[in-house]
Amino acid sequence: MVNLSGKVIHRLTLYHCILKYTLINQERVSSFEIADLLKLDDSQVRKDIALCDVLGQKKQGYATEDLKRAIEKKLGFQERKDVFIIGAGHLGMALANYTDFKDYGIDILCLFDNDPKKIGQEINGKKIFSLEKLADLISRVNIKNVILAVPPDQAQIITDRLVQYGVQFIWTFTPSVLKVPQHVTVYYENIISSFMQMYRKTPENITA
Amino acid sequence: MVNLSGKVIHRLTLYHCILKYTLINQERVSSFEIADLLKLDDSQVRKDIALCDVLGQKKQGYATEDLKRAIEKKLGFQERKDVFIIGAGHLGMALANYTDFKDYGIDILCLFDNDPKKIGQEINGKKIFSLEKLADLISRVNIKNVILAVPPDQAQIITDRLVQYGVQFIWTFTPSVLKVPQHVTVYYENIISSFMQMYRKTPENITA
DNA sequence: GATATAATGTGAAAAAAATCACAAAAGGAA
DNA sequence: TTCCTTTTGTGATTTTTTTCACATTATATC
Repeated sequence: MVNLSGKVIHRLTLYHCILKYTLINQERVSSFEIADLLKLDDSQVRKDIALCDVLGQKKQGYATEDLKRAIEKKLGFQERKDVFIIGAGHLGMALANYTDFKDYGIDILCLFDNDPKKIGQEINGKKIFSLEKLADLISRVNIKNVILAVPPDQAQIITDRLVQYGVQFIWTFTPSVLKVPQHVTVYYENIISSFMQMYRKTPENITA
Repeated sequence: MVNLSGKVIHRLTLYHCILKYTLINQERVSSFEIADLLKLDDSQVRKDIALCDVLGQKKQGYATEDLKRAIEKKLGFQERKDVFIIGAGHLGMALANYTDFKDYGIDILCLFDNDPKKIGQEINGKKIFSLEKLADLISRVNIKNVILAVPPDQAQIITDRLVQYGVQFIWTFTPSVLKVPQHVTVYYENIISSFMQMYRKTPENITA
């Protein structure tokens, strides 16, 4: 299996969204149709689709159901992916409440926080545990991926513990940059960076 | 001013986070130090920094304060950016509560929702208005950028209205793909895509 | 003062991503 | 049947991004 770049994964996910939400009940779809919706080059759409080992038909495009399933297979939506959320603040809560995760095989097992008022509560059927329980639960469930949604001043301390407990992938929504050993990977979901990528494209900012 | 690619914006934002949270009270910083924290190539860090018109000193690196300010200037953190949030569900609320936005010049003015229970409430000092008020407020405040955080089945209908009222940039957290005319740009903040970009890099998925 | 070292800044090269261009096939129309 | 149109699949080309390599310089050490 060839590794897909982040950009390809992003585009394939959007193609899947088109098939799931926009073109429901449509039998076939052409690369031009998808390219048009996403303002992409049509040959790029075809090359991305080719990576999923789907063949289209000349003059007919692709069968939507086949294409949808092929993307799901390629991106691994059926495989079950267990994740913990560290931090039950606004963002941790919003993520725990995101019901679509299950459609993609993502299973948020529980949350962790050190606020006594929150510990013991349930969000969308997911229990909030004390951070004390972290070591035990990570090793028992053999968790490798966590979502980090804690304030920046706590992020490094918690990260050090996560690394110690064997976590290998940290998807962080916290703005601070984390020091981790070589074998651990951090993905920065930086909301400011995303905003700026959008904002800097507005006309008044394209002063060439 | 040369246009920055999304990747450069993302890296510069992370450099800024390092200066803001990790290396506070440190006078100087080298490209190696930043590269090490983010697992990047050091020459890439220097090239990114060069885009901000900052000069370092041989054997001394860059002055942290100067570099921080230069990134802020390049990315436009001081400029005021007014934004509306459409949808006051979990995610819209989490975004409205994100206090750091103001450090980057991002001003969430208010939220919109059609749930009567929510209308009139305040989140973090921002009022929730009825969607009825959308047309009026967009034109009065001359809003060009909105954050869309509504359920997928409402996204297109609301988008059509936004386009009609003159919005040009839509940053959507909704998974559905939006049909918009050529002059309107949609940025897809797709949480599943981000998750998959992380997850597909885990060892068991790099079966080459 | 000479030498070693740790940095920058940047051309050149390599790698990756996007776009172009077009042959080939399939279906519809004349 | 023949011709026209639509659409795929993919090599070739171009553009963008990343990495490499190294001359240069400031500081510290001997």
